[in-house]
Amino acid sequence: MLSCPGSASKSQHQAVRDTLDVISGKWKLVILAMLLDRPYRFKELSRELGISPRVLSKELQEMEQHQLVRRTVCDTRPVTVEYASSDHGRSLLSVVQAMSDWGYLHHETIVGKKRSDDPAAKMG
Amino acid sequence: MLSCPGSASKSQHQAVRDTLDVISGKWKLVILAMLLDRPYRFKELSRELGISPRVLSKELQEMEQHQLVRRTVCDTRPVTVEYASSDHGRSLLSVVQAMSDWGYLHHETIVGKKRSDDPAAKMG
DNA sequence: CTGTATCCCGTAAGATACTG
DNA sequence: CAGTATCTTACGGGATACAG
Repeated sequence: MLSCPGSASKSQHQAVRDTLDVISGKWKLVILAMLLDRPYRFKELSRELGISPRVLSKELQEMEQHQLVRRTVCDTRPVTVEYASSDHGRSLLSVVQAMSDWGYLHHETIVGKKRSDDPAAKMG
Repeated sequence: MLSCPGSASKSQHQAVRDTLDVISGKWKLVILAMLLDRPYRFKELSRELGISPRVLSKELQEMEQHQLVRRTVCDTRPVTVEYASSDHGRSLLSVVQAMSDWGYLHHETIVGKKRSDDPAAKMG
């Protein structure tokens, strides 16, 4: 899986593309990040993320197709539906984790750079 | 950074969103995956990925803005330009790696599932 | 070769209203 | 509450021709 410089890249960037196809869009990974924490109901996700029902529905359906989430109808009144991460969805944890970590790092890096670059940071 | 269930999620999904903003689109991560292997010239990337100059240019500019790549004009004739990953870009390695790994896994999982589902897989 | 300018299209995604 | 229908807009992204 390694060593030979340049040879792994071909299939590697293909694998990256495959993954990107599955988690495309602004929302899927964010939704998954939440479901990795605990199950959520439709409305909960909608409110928590500020995402319209139409879009949320579509995202969840695509994620179901790709077997990232499981949809469970609860026999309550009125009926509620619970979405939870599947095992396959959990296998994306490393990706979510990496992206979440990097999100923080990026923030730090950019803010840090700005501070030491910005003359105004010298106060005054 | 952990333990308390449900409390980390709020900022975590925000971090994921931040990252998604930076690496949005079909191409940035794929380009970066290549540059993590070695530097490439504009045309090389264009050909290797089958991406039109207009789009490639835009992607690279955005990546420069976010300090993921460095652009170097080579004093050749005719002039060539080399794109390389920056340190900050390299900090995305874990993300690229995770996504590349998952790309393979997803393939296996889907194909595997299909096999054990498929009655024909019982073969004779 | 490295880009930019133009043109064009599909779709991602938001707002809102409505149904079961 | 869960989700769909409809409408609308913005933008991603492809093709091509052209410029430096």
